[in-house]
Amino acid sequence: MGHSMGALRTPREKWVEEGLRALAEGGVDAVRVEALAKKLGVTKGGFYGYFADRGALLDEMLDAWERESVDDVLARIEREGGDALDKVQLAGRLTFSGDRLLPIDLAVRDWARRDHAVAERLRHVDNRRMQLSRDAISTFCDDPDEVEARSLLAFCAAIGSHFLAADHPGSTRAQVLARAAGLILDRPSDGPGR
Amino acid sequence: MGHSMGALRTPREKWVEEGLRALAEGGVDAVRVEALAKKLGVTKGGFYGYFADRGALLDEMLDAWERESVDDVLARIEREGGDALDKVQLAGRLTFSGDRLLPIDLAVRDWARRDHAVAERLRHVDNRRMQLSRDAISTFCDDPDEVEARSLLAFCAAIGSHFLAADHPGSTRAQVLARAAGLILDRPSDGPGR
DNA sequence: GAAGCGTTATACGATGCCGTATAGAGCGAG
DNA sequence: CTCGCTCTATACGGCATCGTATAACGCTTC
Repeated sequence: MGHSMGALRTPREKWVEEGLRALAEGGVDAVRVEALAKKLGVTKGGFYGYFADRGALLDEMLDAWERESVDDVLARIEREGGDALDKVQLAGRLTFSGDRLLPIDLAVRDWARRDHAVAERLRHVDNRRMQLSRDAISTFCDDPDEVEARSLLAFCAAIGSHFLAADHPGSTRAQVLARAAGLILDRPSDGPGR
Repeated sequence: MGHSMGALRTPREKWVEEGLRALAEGGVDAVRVEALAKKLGVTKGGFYGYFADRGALLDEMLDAWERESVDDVLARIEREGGDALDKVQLAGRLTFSGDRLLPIDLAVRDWARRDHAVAERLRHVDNRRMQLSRDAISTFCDDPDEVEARSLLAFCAAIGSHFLAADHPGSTRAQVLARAAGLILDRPSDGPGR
């Protein structure tokens, strides 16, 4: 009956985890089997027992990324509750703060520009996230086109600010972003009357 | 007296140009000396007559990129004249439309996340561009903090939209962006009082 | 047409990486 | 203790790339 219980010294997850670290630091091209092995303190010997080839690792890395940065985040948001605005703010904090998920996300975005399959996965992920933004902004804005525009702006600010290098004389990036968030989330002058 | 007039069959600029093409298509890691030579229809023989090593080519590629995407653009804007809003719009069109400069720009941004020297150059470039945005928005907005916030939003939208994969049911990305531009550039309800 | 110069092709050693093969070491099960 | 499974180290052939060396080739000049 008991058919398992191997040693599992460097399990599958370790390779995926180290792969994601390499992806975050140096992009897809930095995900090299032998380099990961060296970081893990082993040789690549066992790698090909888990994965058919490097491509299989990349696939699993994307699986793990999607699970962790969308499924897990959405599940937690559902658990915590709150209104739509609380939810999107928590999602943003969980996804785009912290040193783990953000660099992976940015690396995946660059990766997606050159790999169609990755682009499709990113599209799926971004669509799910974008819906949170729409839900939140819909709570105070009735025009669907304006909801879409503000959602896009919010998303572009969240992502784009990490690709921008400009300085802000007299203030920090965080301060400017906070002010920008105010502009996007402020009640627009629409609706009947007013 | 004439000391020059060599054959110049594959001049320096060709290498830089092909390097930028490779950068745009595949990122820095795709800029390989032998691959460029193959694309140029020669072998790498002559490359090391122009450049000390691959790093020297990368430096010159950045020089060419900055010259073409900032110096040239700003010079042309000065020539064409117009008010601040015309200028920033023209700059945006010249830099972020067309198939040449945009992919290079995006690739440089990803490159900058991993190379400090590149990040410094990008910072310089973005600061110069950002000033155009500030000038334009200052024409209708008095609060300096709000000017900064709107400028950042505009810039984030211009860059970030190319890193986003989300769909917009019922409209195109261009339509949503146009609406977003309207929000950013619309006269804000500021000024004394209120 | 011969010389000179820049460009080119070819070959080389070194390195890094892929994927495979094979044998050894460690740990649980019996 | 021995067996068996899993992970491990090592070695291999192959490929791509780097940077170097060297000789041939073509234009330009004289």
